[in-house]
Amino acid sequence: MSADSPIRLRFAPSPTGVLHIGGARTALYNWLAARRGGGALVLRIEDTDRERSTEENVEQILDALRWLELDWDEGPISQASRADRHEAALQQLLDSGAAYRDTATAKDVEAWKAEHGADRGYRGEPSEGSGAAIRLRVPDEGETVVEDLIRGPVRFPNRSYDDFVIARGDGSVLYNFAVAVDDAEMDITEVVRGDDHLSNTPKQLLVLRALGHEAPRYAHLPLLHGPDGRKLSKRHGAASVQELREAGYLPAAVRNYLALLGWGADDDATLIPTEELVERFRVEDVGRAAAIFDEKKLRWMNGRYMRELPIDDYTEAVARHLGRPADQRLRAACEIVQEKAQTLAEVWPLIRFLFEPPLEDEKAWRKVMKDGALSSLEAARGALGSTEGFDSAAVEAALSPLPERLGVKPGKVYQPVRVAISGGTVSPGIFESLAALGREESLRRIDAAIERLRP
RNA sequence: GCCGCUAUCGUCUAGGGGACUAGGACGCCGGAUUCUCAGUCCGGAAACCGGGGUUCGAAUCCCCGUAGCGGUACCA
Repeated sequence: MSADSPIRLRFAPSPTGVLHIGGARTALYNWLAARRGGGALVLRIEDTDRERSTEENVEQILDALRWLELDWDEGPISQASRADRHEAALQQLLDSGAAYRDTATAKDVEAWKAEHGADRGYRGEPSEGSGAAIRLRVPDEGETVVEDLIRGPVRFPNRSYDDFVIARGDGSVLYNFAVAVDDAEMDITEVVRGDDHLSNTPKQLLVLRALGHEAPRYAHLPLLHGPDGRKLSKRHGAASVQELREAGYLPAAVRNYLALLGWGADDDATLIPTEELVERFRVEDVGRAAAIFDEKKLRWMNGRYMRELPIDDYTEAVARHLGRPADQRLRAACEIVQEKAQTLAEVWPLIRFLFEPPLEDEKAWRKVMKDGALSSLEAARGALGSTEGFDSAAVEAALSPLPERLGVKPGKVYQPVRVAISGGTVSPGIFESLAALGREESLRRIDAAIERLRP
């Protein structure tokens, strides 16, 4: 492939589970590299493990990618559907003597190593028999060098690798073989994937060499870990894309955050919109050390993205997350809450009082409804009953003189009103909240509170 | 065990021999704003894994150690 050919990348998840944030980052990096280079992104489903691969997982993965707004140019292509191509390649290797049938079991291999030393890879002899697997011949001498875009050359001594199995006894092929064949035949020029594949790459290189194929360029990304420094799993909270979505994060914020996990802009920029990411991201600049997924920073970043959203988009996002219509009422609620929420999930608790009766929060009531609460509420009631209009400015004009008139701190007036209309001690700004609730309902709730407070 | 990768504030990172009194961001602490909670603004604490080299000079290069991680499957 000549130097100026367009690059071709692939994202190749295995549908043995849902898409984790590590996989999402790999997908993002591939996507960014493809978009930046004007190349193509192929989506390939690595489903050669028929036991663990499920159609449901495939759907989940596609769904997650769509939610992240990462599109692809070709595929999804099922690796299993290419079985005939794999078989042809297998036959080629068998014919050339680069691979051989071997009936040795895992125990046999173990025994062989016990005899030849732990630092030596298994070397077998052709043997026919039912259930014979197919192994690739690995040279005893020399080394296989992975020219990694991120790490530079990484050398692996050939003798430490087994003659590894490339096809099972039943003829089905194994991952390291299928990947090599597919990457080559799909003309993939750059393989960007997780670090866990670095040690597998020599095997793929060996397959490629035996087949007479040119190797793609490789970039192995450092892995993502959980807050405890260990491999990411369910224990670590929002570990899957699905969970991120349910937790109320915006796709754009997730892309921004994920991009910064292992890669940094040279000017230390933190908030980088996707379009800019496409311009600035380079696989070669990705760091080498594993990164820990820190949801706190994602939350902060998500808040920034949420606050910058135009109100209609904001309302739309909130509506989707809540499963409610994006109507005028919701929009009004969104207007008064936009500056406060960091995630979509935080929105509802702050605005629910506009859609439902006040919360029954005894603790809040006891804390606030004492001392001069009754007289504050009566004064507020009076002031709010006769305003000209009921927008937040009118409400503010009516309420703001009260503290001084009653000779109390502002909180002594506003908190009782807040508890009266929302039930709790936390809400959006009190003037905006009253305006959004409307005069009629506001007065009704304040009256109810006064009623309850009267001896 | 063997093969390999990695190592800067709690976290993400900048830095690639002198520009380092090691910078930024999140988080944390303090202050300001304020009707609550947030938000916003200002300030602060906080790191070069250890030991040897190389060099006039090392966070930066080399070696060893340690730790973490990955691979070592007829998983991907």
